Amino acid sequence: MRKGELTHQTILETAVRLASRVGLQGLSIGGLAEELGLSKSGLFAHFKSKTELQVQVLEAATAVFTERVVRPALGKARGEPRVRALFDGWLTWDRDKLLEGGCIFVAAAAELDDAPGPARDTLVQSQRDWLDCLAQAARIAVAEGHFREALDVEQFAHDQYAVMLGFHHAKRLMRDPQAEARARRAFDALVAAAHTPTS
Amino acid sequence: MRKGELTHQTILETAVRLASRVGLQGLSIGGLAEELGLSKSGLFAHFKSKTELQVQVLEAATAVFTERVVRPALGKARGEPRVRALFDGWLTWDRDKLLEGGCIFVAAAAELDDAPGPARDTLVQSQRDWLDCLAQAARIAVAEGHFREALDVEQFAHDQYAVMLGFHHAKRLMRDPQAEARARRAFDALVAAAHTPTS
DNA sequence: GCGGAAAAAGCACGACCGTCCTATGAAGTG
DNA sequence: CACTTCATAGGACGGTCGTGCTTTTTCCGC
Repeated sequence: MRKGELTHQTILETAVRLASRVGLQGLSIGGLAEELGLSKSGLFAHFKSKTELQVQVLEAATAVFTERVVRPALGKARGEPRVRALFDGWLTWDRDKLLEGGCIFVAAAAELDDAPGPARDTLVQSQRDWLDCLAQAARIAVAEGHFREALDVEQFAHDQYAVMLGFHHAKRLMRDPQAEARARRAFDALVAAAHTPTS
Repeated sequence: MRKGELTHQTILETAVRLASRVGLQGLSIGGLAEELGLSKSGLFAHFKSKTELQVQVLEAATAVFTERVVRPALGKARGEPRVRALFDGWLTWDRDKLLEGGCIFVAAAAELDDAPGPARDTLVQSQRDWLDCLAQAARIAVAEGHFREALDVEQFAHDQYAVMLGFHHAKRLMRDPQAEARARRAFDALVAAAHTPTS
């Protein structure tokens, strides 16, 4: 029971990378098998269905995201530094070679937003956790006195997410070389507004 | 040459609606034909290829968007009222029955961001025009004295777009009932920041 | 090294895909 | 009304899709 789990892991790694390029729907069993040098049926045996593959791909991507973005930020000082670290980590994540096709969650969000099922449920849960994480970081920043008392931390998390979506759009679709600079400016404005009491 | 163009138009209408649900890739010739009660080959004859269909769907959607969002806003007073009208029209657009599957441009952006070709080119041009339209409205608001002199109008357009992307994400994927309220609050903050000189 | 278990391959299935070719029907023109 | 042009239907093609069988190969504990 060791060799199996190893290839299982390898499959998911490649699948995440491939899905970032072609999407969760576009990720085909046959194509994935060929990329790995496996037979279609041999690969299929690891997942009972394509839906299960999609779910596991999303879970694997979430795990990588947590490892690469969330965990490093938790090492930073509580409050605004950590909020900024989360944002910086996010920008880095989008630059990762693992995701040549752009953030897999953004792609999946567009594909699954009207497709009820286990894959959608998994994605929504993952996104909810991430938004909660962002809100919690902002909440701590309020407690530390970095952000104003009355700040709506859920709104802050929502706005922060919107900035990232704008960044992704500008960079990946529009190929705007200023995408990152624009995103940083937008985020700085958000943080500045969180400082001043009731702007 | 009359009957043909009529059905051509009918096909595109249905195609836009269908594509908003299943995406541009998911839009299949056979499925579209069945929805319309046409034969697959009869429908295919109107477009030389699937790519051409996708391009025309995007063009048709752009035309509708211009008609429903841009044109009404041009009837509003120059400056901030028009900027706000564009935003309001945008929110309304997303509520339109024509787009039960969510804004077709958002879906297409995720699908095409790594798929070079005529469809991508058409989408990028459409988005560029729209961003230019938003920036121009902001520029007028500066000229009218509503927004501060030094405002970076391209950044403003970019940020406005980001707010809409955040709205779409919150509403369609997360099913957040507060999505619209959040979007309005974010946009108001953007406008407020455009008022004050160098925040 | 052997034998049982796990992993991968081979193969076939029905369904749907985009595309093309050909025939038939209807629309428009003289 | 005849004739041409155009719009649609029918059918077939090579492919790929997800998914099940059965067989073969590989791994691992004794």
